[in-house]
Amino acid sequence: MKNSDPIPAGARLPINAAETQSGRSVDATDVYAQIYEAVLDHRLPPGTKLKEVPLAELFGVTRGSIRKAFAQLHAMNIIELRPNRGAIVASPSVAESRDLFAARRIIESSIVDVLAREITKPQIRRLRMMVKQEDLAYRRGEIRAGLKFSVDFHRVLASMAGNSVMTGVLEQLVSRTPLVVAAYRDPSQPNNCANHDHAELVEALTAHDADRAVKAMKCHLCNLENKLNFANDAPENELAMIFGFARSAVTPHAKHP
Amino acid sequence: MKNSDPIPAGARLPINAAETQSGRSVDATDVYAQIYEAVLDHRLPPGTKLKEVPLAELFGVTRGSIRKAFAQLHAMNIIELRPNRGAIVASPSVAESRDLFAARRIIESSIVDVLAREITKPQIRRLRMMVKQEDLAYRRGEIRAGLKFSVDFHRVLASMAGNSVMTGVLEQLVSRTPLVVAAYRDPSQPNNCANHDHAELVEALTAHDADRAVKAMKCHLCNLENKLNFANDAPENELAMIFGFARSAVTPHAKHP
DNA sequence: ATGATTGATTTTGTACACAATTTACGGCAA
DNA sequence: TTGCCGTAAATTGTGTACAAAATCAATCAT
Repeated sequence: MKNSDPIPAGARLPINAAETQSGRSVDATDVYAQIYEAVLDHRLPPGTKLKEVPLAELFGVTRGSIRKAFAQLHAMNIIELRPNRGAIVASPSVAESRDLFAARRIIESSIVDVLAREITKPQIRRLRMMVKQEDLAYRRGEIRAGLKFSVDFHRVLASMAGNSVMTGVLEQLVSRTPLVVAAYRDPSQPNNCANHDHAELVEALTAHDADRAVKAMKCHLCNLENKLNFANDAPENELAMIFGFARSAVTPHAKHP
Repeated sequence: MKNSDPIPAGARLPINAAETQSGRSVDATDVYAQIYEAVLDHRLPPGTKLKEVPLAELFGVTRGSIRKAFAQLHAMNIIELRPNRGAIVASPSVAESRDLFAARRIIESSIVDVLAREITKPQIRRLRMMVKQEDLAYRRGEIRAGLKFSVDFHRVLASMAGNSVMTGVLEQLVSRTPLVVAAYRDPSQPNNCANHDHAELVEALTAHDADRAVKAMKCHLCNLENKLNFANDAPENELAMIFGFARSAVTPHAKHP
């Protein structure tokens, strides 16, 4: 077979190997969560086409469940839904990516601002532990695990601030960040996620120094953004954008041998 | 029980009277938009049960399209999806409502903060016009139209700040606010939406006075929140909450001892 | 009269079939 | 080769039928 797909969903290991025959029943909610997680830790890079039938078979559910999950992922800006042409993992534009970081700076600054004033000792212990785990994962070379800890650190930070709506908002922004990183990663940069930034932030929080914490957060996010290469990456997305076809059907592979 | 049929969706005038026979073809995207708008301007109050078949007939589409719209509305926190029990318009808890206003204060403050510095004369003209339209609507007693202008004012403000991600985030928060207002409105208060606040805000923006604009926005949102009655409203929500059936979809409480 | 239980009805969940559209492939001509 | 159709395959969109679950109503027992 030619199987000319970007990431042949049936062959590789995109989602999870445990489903139909393992007995674990998987429902529509799980489908959403699994695809969500897969996008978050770079197992499904931007531009990947998500076909309904292969996914349905993979998860052992019907196409209807897949479509439901698609609708939700689309509402979260995780995937793009093109009429009659299927779903692909979203590839954020440069402008959108910069806006995303700017938004995170604003929101997460306010989060650590309030948190610095009311953080408790158990919370500090928890954050310390997370930083340690993250550091360990990166030292061991477990990029994917490190990335997950890194993301979770921001999530936990948000939930500690005690505003459920803000937590939800941040969840959305955080979930889109890995897409940006995947699309514009600079291969020359190391991919450890500036773990020291997290440590410094925890220090500031421990000292109940709101200004320092806010500054640390802003620096951290700027560091992340500056590590990216918005110029010559995003392979043919670039081309697509140049010619006005904002990120559409784009396969991450070269098309002709 | 009283919550059995709050607003029989087929009988009353919940959405729009023009569809099947009027020739206007309605597709799944429109369904989402129509329900969205209906919730926004209080035609569909919190707790309203949304049945698939009546809606499908009303819009002249299949149940599949309704379900797709439901999935998206759920992702936006507009409706609640209970397994095997259908969809209802979300009724935010008191805590969630307060969190919502707090989040809006943070986000909209930052929006007017940047906007005050870079707002252009055409933009100012547009805002002035919107305030005028809103005022006119309220003076004429067209509550629904006024409410729409009121909401649009905040949306336009966000879009003028030029950050697409931030605009999207605010859209979500703004769309949930009418739910809160509908659930906790104080009947003794007048329902004009403090239109003067908007005028004052535009003045501050015109003067490029960021601090004053931020203050105006915060005051405006506090005024809105203070007009609500979180004590004895939310009819049967009260009961549900008393007995521990918090009906909000997901609201991890953040009170850590 | 209150409360529980059973059965009928309504409503949602799921599977499947078919139509519409897009994409891929191969031949043909310039 | 390169470009352009025409046909075939694949993929998504949609409608329908049926199964599972919950709600409602009425009856019956206490």
